[in-house]
Amino acid sequence: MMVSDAVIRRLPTYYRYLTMLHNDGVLHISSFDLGKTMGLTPSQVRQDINCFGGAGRQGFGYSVISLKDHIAKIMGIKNKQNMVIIGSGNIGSAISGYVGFSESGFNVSALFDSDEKKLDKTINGVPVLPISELPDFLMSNDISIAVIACPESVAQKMANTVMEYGIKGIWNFAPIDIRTPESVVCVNVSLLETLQQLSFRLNNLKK
Amino acid sequence: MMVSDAVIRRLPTYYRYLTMLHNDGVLHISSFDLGKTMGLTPSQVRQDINCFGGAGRQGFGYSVISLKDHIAKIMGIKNKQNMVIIGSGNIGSAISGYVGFSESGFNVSALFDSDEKKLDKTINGVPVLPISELPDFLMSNDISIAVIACPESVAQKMANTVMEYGIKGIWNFAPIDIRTPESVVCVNVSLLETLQQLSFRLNNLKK
DNA sequence: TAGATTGTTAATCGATTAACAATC
DNA sequence: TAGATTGTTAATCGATTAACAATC
Repeated sequence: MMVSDAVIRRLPTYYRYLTMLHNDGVLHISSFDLGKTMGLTPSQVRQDINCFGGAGRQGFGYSVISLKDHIAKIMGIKNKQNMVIIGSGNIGSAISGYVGFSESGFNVSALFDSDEKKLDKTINGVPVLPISELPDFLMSNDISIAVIACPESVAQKMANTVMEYGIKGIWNFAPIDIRTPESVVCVNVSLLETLQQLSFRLNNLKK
Repeated sequence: MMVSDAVIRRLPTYYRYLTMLHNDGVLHISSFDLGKTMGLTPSQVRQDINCFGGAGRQGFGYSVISLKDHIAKIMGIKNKQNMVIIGSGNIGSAISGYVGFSESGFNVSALFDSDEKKLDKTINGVPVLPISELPDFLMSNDISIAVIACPESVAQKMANTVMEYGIKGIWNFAPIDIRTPESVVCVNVSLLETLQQLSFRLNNLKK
């Protein structure tokens, strides 16, 4: 049961649509209808669901609630996950206040910054701590994810530090590809690159 | 010369690495070395470059500067592109201050908000205007991209408005899939979904 | 039972990799 | 010229789609 990258990318989208359906009071749905809503073929929906271990009932479809719960379980968003954010600039601040996270079980425990002017305050209710306290904080708190929102020049260094203290999940917003060993998961979110993709498509629309 | 989605996604990454190489004074590079740096096979590098119209020289490799310039040109990031941001909350504010954009030719002209308390000030030097002025602003300024950074509940409505006033590029940060006609390009950036992908990988690391 | 829809196998399609002739 | 490396065609691999038997 190997889940391919393509399916992992769709997994949160399934979860989002199933949550919507659940909130709308829909009890069960066929691969045909779910595919139509999400812009996928029924075949792909069934292949995806089977591959990540979901199950339906012939002649009936999929139970919205149990499929949703199954996805939540395999994504590990039932149990609360604590994060730290390295860098309290624009991006770090924005993420600390992103409302959607808490609903999905994510919690921001602290922001860290090397700029003394930014310390001793809170941003969106999250304390801003000096970077020197990061190791101690990681050792004495149950943190599973580190968000890299610091300048590019120190991003890999910061990633190395958090990995040294046992962090296995890195969510990187700095515009470089953070290098991690196999045993650490890193998702690079390159905002500029998505904008440049948009720009390319826009530029090649007419042709 | 149809550029596939897979290639479009890699295009900004090529640009980023070529810029780095250029800054490091590298004049030319082989598909072998470029692939090694970026984690791609030499074959893929050559296929990609050929497909978007780049060219090298047998026995020699690719000129870093001309490949970089070619990509900049097809991505349309030589000419300045003006953006407006709908929503001056956490995400909208962060984007208005993202340093990397201006270097790539992007410029934020204004933020728009429906909350009167947020008006009549600037965020990162960008004026915050009432949403009622959006149509006039779009008509009297040369804006090519709208950033949707408002609550989910009004995101599609805001997208419809900007499309009505001629915007062809939408960069969406609201956690819904914005629907656009073929003639409008939309890139949905789902922050929560990338975090959930990370969470899935983290949760399935040991198994 | 009959109808609907899954689970799964087979076919197709597209993207990546390999191979090699062309040529700088 | 000889060596290196592209451009491009062919082979492989993986993901998507189609088909259909299983079964609720």
